[in-house]
Amino acid sequence: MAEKSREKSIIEAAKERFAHFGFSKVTMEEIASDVDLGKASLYYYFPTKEDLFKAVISLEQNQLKENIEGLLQKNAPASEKLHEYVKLRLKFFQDLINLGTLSVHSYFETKSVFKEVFIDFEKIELSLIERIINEGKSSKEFNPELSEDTALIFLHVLQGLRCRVLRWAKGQGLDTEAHNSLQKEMNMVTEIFINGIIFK
Amino acid sequence: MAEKSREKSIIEAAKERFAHFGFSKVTMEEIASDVDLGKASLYYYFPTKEDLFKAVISLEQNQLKENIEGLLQKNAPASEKLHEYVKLRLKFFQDLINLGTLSVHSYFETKSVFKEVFIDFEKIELSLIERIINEGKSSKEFNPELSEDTALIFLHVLQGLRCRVLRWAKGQGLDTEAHNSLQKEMNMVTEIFINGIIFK
DNA sequence: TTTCGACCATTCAAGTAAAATAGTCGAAAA
DNA sequence: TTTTCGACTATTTTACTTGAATGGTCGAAA
Repeated sequence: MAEKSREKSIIEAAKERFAHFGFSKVTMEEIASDVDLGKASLYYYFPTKEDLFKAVISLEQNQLKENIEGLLQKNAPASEKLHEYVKLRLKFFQDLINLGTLSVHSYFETKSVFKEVFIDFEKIELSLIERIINEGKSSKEFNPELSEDTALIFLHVLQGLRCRVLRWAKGQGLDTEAHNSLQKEMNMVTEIFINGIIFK
Repeated sequence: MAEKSREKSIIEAAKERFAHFGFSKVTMEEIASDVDLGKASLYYYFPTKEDLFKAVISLEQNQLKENIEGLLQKNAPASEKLHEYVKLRLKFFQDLINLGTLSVHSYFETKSVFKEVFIDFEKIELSLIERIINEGKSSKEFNPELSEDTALIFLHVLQGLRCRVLRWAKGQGLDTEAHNSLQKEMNMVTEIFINGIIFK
C-alpha cells in the first residue's frame, strides 16, 4: 500500500467536508485540522480555497472519465455503450450529489462559482459520447449521416433532465423516488434517442 | 370594440409591471395607480398579490393553449404538429421571459412561489402532447405500442433543455444567440425524437 | 356594487458593529 | 530545499437594530 500523498489526503478531507456542508460552509481551518496541519500549510498546496475545491471535483470527474474509458474498450454495440454511459453518469451524480449528501443548494452554488471546471468536463464528456456515436456510425449501427452535433444534443438532453429535476428539489438532494424516476426517464429517452439515430 | 373589463385592465397593467421588474419589485400601489384606482380597490378584484400574478400567468397560458388547440385542428401529420408545437411553446416562453423582458431571476422566483400554476399548466400541456402522439399512433405514423409515458418524456426533455440554458443565463433573459441555439437544439431533438417513435 | 382613506402587522432595506475567515509573510523546523 | 506554522491583515459574513415600505383589512361612502 503506497503512502497517500499529502495533497491527496487534503483533497479527501476536503471532499468529505464539502460533501456534507457545501463549499461556503466549510473553512480552511477545519480542513487543515482534519489532516493535522495548520491552516497556512494548506496554502502551500493550494493557492486558494477555490483551487482546493476544483481539485476535489476534478478528482471525481477523472474517476468517472476512467470508468467510461474502460467502458469504451469493451466489445459491445454502440447502443449498449450509450446506455451504459447514461448509467455511469447517473451514478456519478448520485455519488457526488445525493449519496455523498452534497446538498442541492451547494451543487448550484458550486456551478455558478466554478463554471470552468464543469465546462471543461463537459468537453471531455462530449468527446466520449462522440466516440461512442462515431463508433456506431462506422459500424453502420447508427445512421452515418448524422449531424456532428448529435453527441452535443444528447449530452444536453441528459443535462437538461437532471437540471429540471434538481430545480424542484428543495433543500437536500434528490430522494430515492425522484432519483428512480429520473433514472427511468433517462433510460426511456436514451432508448428513443438510439431508435431515432439508428441506421435503417 | 367591447369595453375592457376592469379586471382585464388590471391584469394587463400588472403584466407590464411584472414583466419589467419581476414579482417582488412591483407594489400593489403602482399597479393601482396605473389603472387610476386606489390600492384597496385592487383587493376588491384580487384577494392577494399572488392571485393577481396567477391571473397574469394564467391569461398567458390560456393564450398558448388556444394557439395549440388551433394547431391540433389542422389536417397535418402528427410529426409536423409536434414540430409546430415546439415552435409555439418556444415562442411562448420567448414572449413571457425574453421579449417581455421578464428577467430570468424573476422567472425562477416565480417558479418557486407559484409552482401550482405551472404544475397545472404542465398537465394541460401534457394532455395536448398526448393528443398529438395518440393521433400519430392511430394513423400508424407513430409506433402504436409506444409507452404511455412518451408524451411526458418529451415534455420533460423540452423543459430540461430550457431549464439547462436558463441556468447559465445570468441577470437578464436569454440573448438572441442563446435563444437561437436553444431553438436549433429543440428542433434537432424533436427530429430525432420523432424518428425514434415513428412506425417502421 | 364598487371605491377609497385610514389603519395595522409584517416584511424589507440600510446601516452598524463584532466575529469569522480567506489569504499573506517571514521565520523556523525537517 | 521543502514543508510547516504562528501571527498578522483585509475582507466577508453574521447578527442585530431601526425606520420605511408594503401587503392586506375594514368600515364608510359614492
